[in-house]
Amino acid sequence: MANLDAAFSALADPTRRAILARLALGEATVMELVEPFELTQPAISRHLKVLEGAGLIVRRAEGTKRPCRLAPTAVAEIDQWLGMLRRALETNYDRLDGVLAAMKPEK
Amino acid sequence: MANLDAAFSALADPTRRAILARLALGEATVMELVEPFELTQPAISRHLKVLEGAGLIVRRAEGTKRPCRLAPTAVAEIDQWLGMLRRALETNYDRLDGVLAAMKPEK
DNA sequence: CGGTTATATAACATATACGTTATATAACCG
DNA sequence: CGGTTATATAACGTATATGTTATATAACCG
Repeated sequence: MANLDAAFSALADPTRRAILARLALGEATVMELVEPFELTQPAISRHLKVLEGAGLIVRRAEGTKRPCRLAPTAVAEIDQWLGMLRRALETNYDRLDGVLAAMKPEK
Repeated sequence: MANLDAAFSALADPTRRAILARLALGEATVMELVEPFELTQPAISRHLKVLEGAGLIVRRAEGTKRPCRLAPTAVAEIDQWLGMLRRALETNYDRLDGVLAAMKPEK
């Protein structure tokens, strides 16, 4: 799962998560994404490249503009991997419940 | 959500994801976690420190040993944040469906 | 107590990440 | 065509991550 590296790594940066949150509201161009941040345009462009590389966003060409929007695949992959942890946590929790239930009568 | 930085950052490393996958099977000591990897014990100890700092694992003391197990909180936080993306993707997908549905009759 | 085992920390090298400014590319518009 | 706008890339500095080896701490065991 080499792609999980890129996806989680992309999500580790707060600016990139903010960009994704903005894109959750709908498509946006690079300059529209630059505006709310106190960062330069090249910085945002590189963040977008990282997000695109991680499969978290897709882009199209529209004249000079390159609008970005959310891509579904990476989120699905992440969910799938986290599912493993979720299931394990549920299992362990059940086990703990079992232990507690077994202890109760003795007290 | 400063903690998401740490959580996603921790998950970005394949060794740490492998450690979590191992812990999904149940508690393990540091040396038990060192064994399957081609890494030194200090390297694993530091990965564990990162995972603990991110709230992904918890540890107890048992004599000389310090067994690790999965912690639930960080996964829940991650799920919550990803939920925002999931909902947005569903919404955008619906919107696309709507567009396609509106186009079909015209063809 | 003294040696062994389990784990953590320090010190260090190297690679990667993230920001900046300067510049390139490429479409648009008068 | 020439200027403006939108975006990408290059070059660079600095911080952080990841690994290593060497060493510290601390519990256990004979």
